[in-house]
Amino acid sequence: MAYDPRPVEPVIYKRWLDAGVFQPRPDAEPYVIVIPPPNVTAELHVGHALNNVVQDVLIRFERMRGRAAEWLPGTDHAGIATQNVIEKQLAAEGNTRFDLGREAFVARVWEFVRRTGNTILEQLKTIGCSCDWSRTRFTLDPAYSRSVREVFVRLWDEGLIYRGHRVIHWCPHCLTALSDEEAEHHETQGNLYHIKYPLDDGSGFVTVATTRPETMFGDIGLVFNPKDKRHASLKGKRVKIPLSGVVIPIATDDAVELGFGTGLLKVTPAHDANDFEIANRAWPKEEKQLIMTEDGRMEKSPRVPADLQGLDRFDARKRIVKQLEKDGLLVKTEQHQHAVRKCYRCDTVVEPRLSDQWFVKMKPLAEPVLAAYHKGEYDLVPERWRASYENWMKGMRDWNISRQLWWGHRIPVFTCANGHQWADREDPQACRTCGAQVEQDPDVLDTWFSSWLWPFATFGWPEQTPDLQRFYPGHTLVTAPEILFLWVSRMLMSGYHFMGKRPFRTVYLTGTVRDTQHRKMSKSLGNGVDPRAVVKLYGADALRWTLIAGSSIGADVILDPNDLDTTFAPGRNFANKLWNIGQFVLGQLPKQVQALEAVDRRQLTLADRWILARASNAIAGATAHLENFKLDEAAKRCFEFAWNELADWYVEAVKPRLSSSSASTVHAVLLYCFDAVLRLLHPVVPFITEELWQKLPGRTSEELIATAEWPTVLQQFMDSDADVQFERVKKSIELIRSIRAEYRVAPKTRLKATIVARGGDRVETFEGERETIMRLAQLESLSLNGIQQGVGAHAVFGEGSEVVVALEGAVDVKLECERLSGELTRLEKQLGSLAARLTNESFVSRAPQEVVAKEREKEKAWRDQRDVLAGKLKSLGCS
RNA sequence: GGGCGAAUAGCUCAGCGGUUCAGAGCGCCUGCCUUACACGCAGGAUGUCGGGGGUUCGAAUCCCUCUUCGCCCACCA
Repeated sequence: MAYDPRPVEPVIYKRWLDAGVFQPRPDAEPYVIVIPPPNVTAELHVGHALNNVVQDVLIRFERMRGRAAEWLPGTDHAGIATQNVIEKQLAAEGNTRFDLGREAFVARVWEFVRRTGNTILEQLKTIGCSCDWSRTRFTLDPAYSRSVREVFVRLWDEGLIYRGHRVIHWCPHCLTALSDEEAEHHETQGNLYHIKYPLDDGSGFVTVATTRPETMFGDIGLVFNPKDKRHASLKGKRVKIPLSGVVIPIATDDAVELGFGTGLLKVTPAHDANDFEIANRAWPKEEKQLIMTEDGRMEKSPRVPADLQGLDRFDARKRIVKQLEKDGLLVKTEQHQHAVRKCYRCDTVVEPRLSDQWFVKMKPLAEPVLAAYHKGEYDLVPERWRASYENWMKGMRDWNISRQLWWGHRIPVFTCANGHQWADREDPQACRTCGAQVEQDPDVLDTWFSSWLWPFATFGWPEQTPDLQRFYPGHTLVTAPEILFLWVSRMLMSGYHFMGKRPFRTVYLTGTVRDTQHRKMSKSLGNGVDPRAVVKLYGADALRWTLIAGSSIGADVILDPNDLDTTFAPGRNFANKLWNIGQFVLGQLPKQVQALEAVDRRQLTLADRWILARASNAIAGATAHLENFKLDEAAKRCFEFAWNELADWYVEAVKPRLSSSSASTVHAVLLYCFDAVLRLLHPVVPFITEELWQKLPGRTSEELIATAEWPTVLQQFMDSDADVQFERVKKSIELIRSIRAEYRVAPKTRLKATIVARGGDRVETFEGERETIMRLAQLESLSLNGIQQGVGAHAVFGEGSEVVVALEGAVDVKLECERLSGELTRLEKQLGSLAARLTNESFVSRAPQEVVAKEREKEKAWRDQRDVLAGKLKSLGCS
């Protein structure tokens, strides 16, 4: 019977909810993760799935270790993104937000958010996320909004917020300013136009190179580098802007690169941040005129030729180039690769625009955070992000926090008719200085100005709530590297600045989910894997397995959207295997099974001791790997234990004993091992482990694996001797199977075999497992230490102990001779290279002694083996 | 322009100084319905560990370099 997760998973999730296991234990040391709040408009995609499953693995692990596990969920109001969604809706109805007006528009967004804002949180439940839903937060909650306002006022009072008049990134589609981080670079193939500007004295032309000819009407002058001899004579001269005829001066500035273009730079101070700086140096008094409207059209300005006014900037560019060409003012057009900044929300090419915005001074916030990093107060995992993180923290510029939107936290700056201005925690009725009428700033705050407070605003700050005291600072932050700068670094800044403490100990940066061509999964490419579809097809556990076991720490996850079956088969297969191990074990166990501790240790066979040792090894390994964030290795070690050790060997070895008088010992061992591996696997595949664990003998219905204790290593079962000995048994069985397959011995044919343990070692190993070997190697009889003859296979086990497996009957002597001599040749060759190494003076003298000694031992063992082989060939009468 | 990462079996990836380190899963080949599992069992095949140098007694593993992909950062218009 195959396991079907579909009817199981929702029932299990509900059981967890009903039992309240996702809420932190009352009296325990906390372990806190705050979710990176997804946008209220978001639908679960596979990137979310990866990110949140990682968090769930960590939180479930710590919960089982007895910590008060707090995984705080919530959503982000996502100013631009959400506003865009509603504006798109309005557009479909033939309206704009301006038709509705601010209040009605905001009401409409709220209505949308109330209706669908929890979609993604509900979807997280289907993949098993064990968030503390009782503490779900939203960045526009009243309490959260108070935190945001408090932070703004404090920064204002500290003088860290100021009004800046400068060129910022402007999105002509979203109609708002953006921060540096929100305007993303995209390499673009563009053109570099070489344009003639006529000298106004009629003495000729100068040539200027630009990628954006449409900005030339905003030119305030031309500059060249003072060291540039080519243009020395131009200083103080004036040129006419083509098409408009406006006369502008020529000056010098060090910022001009000597090697680029013609060495002459047109300066457009209102539409280029760099030019703004140059203009401030060269012509500080000159007016800096905007020549484009907010939505990216050519301004109705006397500087802009009438036929271009109102044209979109890119259409204007085309028209201008055509006209210049016609007028003979276009010298040439070069292909030019350069980076264009685009709005991170709508992909529109951003227009640099001179405007007044609110800024936060970043240096005083960043410096302590960087210093704390150097002191090791928090870590980035994987560590390779160090360089770019440090670099960014050092070079960060002031943060533009005002957005010309309606959806978000309104900026609490008030200005009165007499010009008094301040930031206020409450909405004032009148100016607090002069009593005049006041007006609030119309803009809202950058979304990240609220999410940067997430680790403490969610717990009630600035109120000193019990939650805040208990759950701050948190422990692990799991997120995608894309928002390291946008979000993580700022949380660190706010955490240190307002709380005086780091917000978390470890920043775990996951990889990116990509398709087989290594392209990021995205809606527009249509190459996404829909986690909801995966859950429906294979179950949440299979999805989780592939995401966790499928890639190592911080590495990208490659999924094939065109072959879900192959992509998720490993998880599905493994779940099924676990299920069937469960079917078997549960079918065997009686209602009462004695505890492992109660078993007389003298009753334990080699196989028992071996599997218990492997269990301890798996517990130790999985625990250490989880502690080191190596989730894949933890998962794989458990997989090995469950499948390759418990199911493949122990269960098989033990089957005959289940109907014997020693069955109760086997029951105890089986139960212990199965129970342990279910617990170890629970963080990764929570549903099936819960389902099976509930059915174990002795479980009451109130007990849940989700809050069960994490297994600990049983020191008394760390048994390396059992490991070595059982490995020999395994090896001998594998050898016999191998021979059987090679000689095509029919499965039903029972062979006789002989095992010779040489050097007097450990015959009892095989004696004790005689039944097992016979059964698993399908033998009719097995003799130990018999005379070595007939045909067969042999092998040498570590430490010089040797086993010869001789198979009698059903094996062709001629074939065996060929096989043996082939083996002998191979062995001689290996021996040759080993001997060469051992006679190499530099190896013997320079390599560590243990290594040399080990090689010597090996040589001895191989020699013996060779002799045995030779003897065997002889005794068989091979030529 | 600066920085980072990746390149290992047909595919997705582990391994990151010591020949049992050349591995796993999926796929492939050959047998098997062996008292849980064909989403399975048993047995196999497959790789000059991207190219080229170097360090070392010894390199997939360290250094340099090249090639190809990817990412991050960036005020040469």
